[in-house]
Amino acid sequence: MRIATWNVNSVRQRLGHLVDFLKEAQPDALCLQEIKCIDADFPRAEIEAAGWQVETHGQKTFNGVAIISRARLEEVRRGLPGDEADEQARYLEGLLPLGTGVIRLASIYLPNGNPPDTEKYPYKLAWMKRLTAHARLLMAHEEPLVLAGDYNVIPEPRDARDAAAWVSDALFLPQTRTAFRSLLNLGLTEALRASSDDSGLYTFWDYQAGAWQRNNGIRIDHLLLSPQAADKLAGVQIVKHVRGWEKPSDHVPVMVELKAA
DNA sequence: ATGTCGCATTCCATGCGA
Repeated sequence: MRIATWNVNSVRQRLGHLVDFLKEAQPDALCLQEIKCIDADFPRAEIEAAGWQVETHGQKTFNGVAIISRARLEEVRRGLPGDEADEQARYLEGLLPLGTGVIRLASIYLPNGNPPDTEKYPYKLAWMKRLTAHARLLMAHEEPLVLAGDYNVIPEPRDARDAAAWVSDALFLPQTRTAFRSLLNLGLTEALRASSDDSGLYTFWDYQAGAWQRNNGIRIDHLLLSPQAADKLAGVQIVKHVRGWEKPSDHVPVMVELKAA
């Protein structure tokens, strides 16, 4: 089974690329972030025509997440628990069939948090705390679980081409990295780091300042696996060439292969 | 070299978020 995540930076602007990626990569499930539209405006018919099903948790203008899957998603949860007043659409979860069992999958768009001296940064940290609390409950099920998305976290210096440029940024501040480790310390495995210790592996290149041409990237899109999912991990890839397409998202897809058995 | 996008409204120019 192939599971991918991709921040598309507007699903309506990226529909052509999205269909091309689905046909090329043939994922069983694809978590999307920053769809930037309400549910009714999601280009559902085009995705269904290509042979996939769609669940959305959208919002006007900003944020918005979705899960595209071959099989119908069950037990769908929209929104991250822990704050009824939070209206930002950043979390969508559901259950997928996997061989004779199931796999629980979440599409996550973690808050950016910049600038750090505003209310945006405490919101990010609080959101990470809520995510960790919810992940702890999910881990107790002792089932295959994949938490996939744009975490807006650069875990380590090797995950940035120029780490020094990020030291005061919400994506790389010590509190951010500590909160991300707390999540991992529940017993989650970061899929890419289970497969490679290499530096120079990025998932995002800014539109500005020729970042792509200079390979000035960062790695902020992650797939976190429960032990039962990590047992099945057969491969992981960053689908980098997508960043070279015309009018691309600033993020590229990341995809894992899980053994069915 | 903060050099780009996408969205929405104040609507063909500007502010916001990233």
